[in-house]
Amino acid sequence: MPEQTAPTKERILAAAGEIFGAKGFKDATIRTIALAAKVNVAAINYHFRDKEGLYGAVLEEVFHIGFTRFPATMDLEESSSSEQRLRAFIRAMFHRLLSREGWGGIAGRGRLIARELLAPSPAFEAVLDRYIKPHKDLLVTIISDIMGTNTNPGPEKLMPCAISIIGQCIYYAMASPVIKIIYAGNAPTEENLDRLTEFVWLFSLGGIAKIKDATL
Amino acid sequence: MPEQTAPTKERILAAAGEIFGAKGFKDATIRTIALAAKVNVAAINYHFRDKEGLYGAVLEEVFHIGFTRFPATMDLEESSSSEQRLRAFIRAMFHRLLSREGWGGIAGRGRLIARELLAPSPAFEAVLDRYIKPHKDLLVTIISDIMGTNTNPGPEKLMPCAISIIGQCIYYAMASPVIKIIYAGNAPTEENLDRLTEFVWLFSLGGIAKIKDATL
DNA sequence: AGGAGAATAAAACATTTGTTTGAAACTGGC
DNA sequence: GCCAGTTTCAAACAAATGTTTTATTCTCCT
Repeated sequence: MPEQTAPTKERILAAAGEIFGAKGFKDATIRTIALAAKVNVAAINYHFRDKEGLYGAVLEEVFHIGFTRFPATMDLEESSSSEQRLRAFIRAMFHRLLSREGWGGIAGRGRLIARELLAPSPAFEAVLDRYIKPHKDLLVTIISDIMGTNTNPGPEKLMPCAISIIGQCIYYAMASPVIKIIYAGNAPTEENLDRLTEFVWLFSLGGIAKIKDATL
Repeated sequence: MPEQTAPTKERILAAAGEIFGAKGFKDATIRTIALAAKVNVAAINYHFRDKEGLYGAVLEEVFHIGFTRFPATMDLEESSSSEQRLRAFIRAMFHRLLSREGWGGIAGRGRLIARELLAPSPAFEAVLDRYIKPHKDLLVTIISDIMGTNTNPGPEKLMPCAISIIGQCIYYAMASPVIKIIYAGNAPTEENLDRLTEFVWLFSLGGIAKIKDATL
């Protein structure tokens, strides 16, 4: 099957990603997706069995593309410090969430992830094991390195730090409709990507330092 | 209308809050809500005009109860420091999001807020002006005080700090289904409320201090 | 060229779901 | 006790939507 005008299966996948991301699983109708993909409704069931099958395929594709195109070690030298590795981690996260080439920007596929966090679908479990858990382990390692190997902090410090860092990134992307209203000046968009990275990075470094010395 | 066995209008409101929170606007059906409230389906249209009207009423009630029962100055002395005011702010936020008496806990109404941030409904605008914007202004004031009046930081430092702090709280509540899986030890629940508060508070104090001295 | 299998299209089907209708039951005042 | 207004209920309606069916077209191999 040599692709010429973009094979229908991929057209469906692309349109579905956009529409599922924008409207959620239930609000997205297969007729809307079929229309956007310029495809007959029956083609969706033919290629993906049913609506859930299509959703699962979209989810897998979204994570695969996001994590392969923007790995957490993006643009990183071999000899980088742990602080720099944290910045790269955050930057990759924002790229996946906000850039057009990543998960398709706020209005696009990026919001699929936020929706899944809020109410995981059956298809999410596989994605969790394959992509999210290893990603989280990497972040924990970075934080541990920043705190210092001699400190040897336990998970009761590392995990909340990881959650706080990821939380900031996800929240920026997820709440962007509201942030745009409240703080028009610096909305979380592709253009402000580097500024957001820099801020969350510094804020998190400060947080990590404070937690390192705290007794909890 | 002296209430004896809880008037139907309130029964509907209570059931709707629970079900809208758990399943979202589209997934929640009038029939499910009517069943849970032990009410005829037509009663919903009679009392609230239509499904959207019911949703708007729920949203207004949720925010009203949350912000009146857990004000951001909860348990605060008159002479409290700005750091302590930040802790109270965060604690109130977690109470609203996680406690049973607040927005109804994770499984309950609390998730309505996360859903609204992700995809604001028409009814959200009123709530934004009435509750969220003033709340944000308060947080910005607190952060400004923490940085020090002589510093006199501009919104380009204050607003991102506010977003990062709120983001952590919202993310903990919103992503709790996934956090529970990844980090079973310390899931964001009502029992861990104080521990979460303490952590986010310290982390944020560290972040604010770092941002204060940064040039951006 | 021909035919088997894959892909696409149009229409119909079965459910679900928000809403309306018209009648019955209830409430408070005279 | 009766009546106007309010509230509740069962049933029906109309629109939307995921899926299936059946027929047609396309593709590639021999």
